[in-house]
Amino acid sequence: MKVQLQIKMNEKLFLRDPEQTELGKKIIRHSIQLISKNGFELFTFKKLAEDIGTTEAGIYRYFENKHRLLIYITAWYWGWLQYRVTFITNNIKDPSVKLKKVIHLLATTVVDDDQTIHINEDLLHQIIIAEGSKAYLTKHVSEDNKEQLFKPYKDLCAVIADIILACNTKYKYPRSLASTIIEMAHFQNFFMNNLPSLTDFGKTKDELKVVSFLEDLVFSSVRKK
Amino acid sequence: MKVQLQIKMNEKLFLRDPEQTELGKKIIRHSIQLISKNGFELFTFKKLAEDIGTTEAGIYRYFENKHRLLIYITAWYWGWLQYRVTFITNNIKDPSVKLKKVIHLLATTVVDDDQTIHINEDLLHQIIIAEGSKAYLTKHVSEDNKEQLFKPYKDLCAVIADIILACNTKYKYPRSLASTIIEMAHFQNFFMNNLPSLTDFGKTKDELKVVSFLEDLVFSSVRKK
DNA sequence: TTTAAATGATAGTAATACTATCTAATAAAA
DNA sequence: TTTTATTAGATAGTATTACTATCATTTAAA
Repeated sequence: MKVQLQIKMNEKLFLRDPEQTELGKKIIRHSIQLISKNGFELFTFKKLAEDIGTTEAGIYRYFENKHRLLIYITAWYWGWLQYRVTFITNNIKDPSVKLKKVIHLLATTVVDDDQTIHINEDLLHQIIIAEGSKAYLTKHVSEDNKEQLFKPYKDLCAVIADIILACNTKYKYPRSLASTIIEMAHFQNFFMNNLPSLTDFGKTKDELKVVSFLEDLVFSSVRKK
Repeated sequence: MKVQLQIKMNEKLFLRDPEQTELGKKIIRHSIQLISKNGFELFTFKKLAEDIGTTEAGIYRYFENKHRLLIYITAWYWGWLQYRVTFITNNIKDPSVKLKKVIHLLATTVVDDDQTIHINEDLLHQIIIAEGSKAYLTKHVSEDNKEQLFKPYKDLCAVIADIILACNTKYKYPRSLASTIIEMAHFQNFFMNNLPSLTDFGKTKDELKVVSFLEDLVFSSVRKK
């Protein structure tokens, strides 16, 4: 028996829920493929419609515009990651072991999750690395934020901040450190592969070195007496 | 007597050097104003031309497209910052004092520099915070990088990495820590002002708290025995 | 004073980012 | 089983964007 995982999404992210119909699921699946292939700038609803075999107007019934669709898939990713964090830290007592597992989860390649058939988490991970911050780096970030569009990201950040606090109740910047871990897990990966001289892992391109860097960074500050 | 500062730019960034003509300087000045006002997505050469009182075709004589223009102004910013880093750390012996000054410089509001009359560094700083990473978060980052378009960023990172190494020759991740400082100086500022729950400074919105966070983060790992 | 460089003015095109409308298919309700 | 609502397909159309091309005019250098 296979369990299907469904992530409850904020209804303001879409016009019609893509999880509820075949076309909706195709939109998500093909968006992920197209964005990871050509990048977000070259991605259009026209190309997506052609790729799926439907029409542009059909896509617009589900999403207001391509930026909302990007927010949707990033939000989905953060929601899924929070589920994975909860899962892999379950039954672990030691908060620093938890934190290590979280860093590893964030900074290494995602294994495709069989519980979500229409979403390729590995491609999605690549999208988050290269396009994720474009979801909030806009002039309308505050209005989007009021609509709770970034809640999954903020929730994940809060979960990680709690683990940090459990490691050291006196640590003063748990949230900022959490967002730093999340962002740097992705940026250092991007730099390593594309602008290697901004990192110390350009030669080997080994994800585990990003993990080591982050562990060193995080535990030096959290464990400092 | 006032000294004029000029930053030598990579010639591949433009079609015609904007520093050499009046129109060119207007393009830079008005781009900075328009991008900081409406954001990069809503910025077009048409609007820029109207703002300046010239034609769209006129802008295209200087820059291939708006993305190249963004790379140009970000590159200018990194070049200028490197000059400022060199300036403020001059004659200082203690590398950790140097590093503290660098963190402060990166994470606090820029004071407009009289030596560059046609560039408003404060607006430019705001642009770097919200749009800076879009310069390299593209599918053509590697080709752009081959043309050395990101050299000023990489040079600045190298300068900071050297200061870090001077603090502790055994520290293993000087470049990654340098790029983390640069990115987080900007991202934590953006989060503080727009997505405050991702930080610990949402209430006060005080830039100096970003400085404290970064100092704590950096010196815990660099000074660790 | 000739000549070259830079700018202005205008036109045009393909693609993007939508909106609107009408019809066909399909699935749930009566 | 027919009615009715929902979803999708097909087509058309518009304003804006992202350019390219051309030609005349102004400005500056030789």
